[in-house]
Amino acid sequence: MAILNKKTLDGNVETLILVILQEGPSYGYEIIQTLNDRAAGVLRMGEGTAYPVLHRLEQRDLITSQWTKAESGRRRKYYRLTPKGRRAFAENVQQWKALVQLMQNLLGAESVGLSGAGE
Amino acid sequence: MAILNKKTLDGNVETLILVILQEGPSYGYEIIQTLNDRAAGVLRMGEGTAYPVLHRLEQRDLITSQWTKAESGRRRKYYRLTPKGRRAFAENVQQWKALVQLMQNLLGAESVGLSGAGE
DNA sequence: ATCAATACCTTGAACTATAAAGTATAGGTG
DNA sequence: CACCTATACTTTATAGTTCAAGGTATTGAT
Repeated sequence: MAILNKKTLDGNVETLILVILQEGPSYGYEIIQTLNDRAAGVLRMGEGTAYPVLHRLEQRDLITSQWTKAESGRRRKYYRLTPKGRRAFAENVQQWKALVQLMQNLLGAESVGLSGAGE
Repeated sequence: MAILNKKTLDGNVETLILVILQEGPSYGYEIIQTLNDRAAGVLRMGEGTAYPVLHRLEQRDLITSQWTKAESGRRRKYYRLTPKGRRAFAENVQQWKALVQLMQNLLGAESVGLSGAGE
């Protein structure tokens, strides 16, 4: 299975992160682990990608942060969705669904071989 | 229905254009019309978006161009897929499918309301 | 003559992803 | 102790994208 390249992912990292936070508070390192874990090979998001997005989201008041100290002794910056963030997430999902519909319309029209693998 | 914003579209314009060309040769202006037409409101691609993409695709040898003169008298630059372009298109579709799968895994896990409309 | 539609092109601004490198701590191993 | 790995956060620099805006030129209708 192909690994998602930058261009394919472009514009979706924010939504990906919001998905995780929508399930409950978490911190950067864990978010990355969770995403890469659930993506099962198709995604390998680095820290240089995730952290700037988190900072952007906080600046736009979609999430808030709070430093905590774990039992392990390490400091973690926990993020959680704001109501505004929840609305933004819902809108992102709407956008995503519209895109899927559009692509389905375009790709489905032709026998593009949606069943068989290419490569 | 929401109109696709820049961020959502990011990285998919190339695939969109390849879809049209994969169905047969066409020229810039027509490609734009066709896409906006088939998108039925969710997409309004401008010329400033499409033409640079076409030039990029040609530089990468995914498409070739040929000036023609239409019966209307107007000059048109017809583009057609190269074998390399056909492979790239197939790969783009693979990437797209992987992304859809990933998003489905992440979004489907929670009751995000994938059936009901939000807005 | 004027205007809309066709048909192409380019520039500049704004935003994105990502590799790379840097800081700091915890917990192990030799 | 010295060393390494994993955890955890940050920033910078680079390359790539979309897209509004403006520009050129032709056809055909009003």
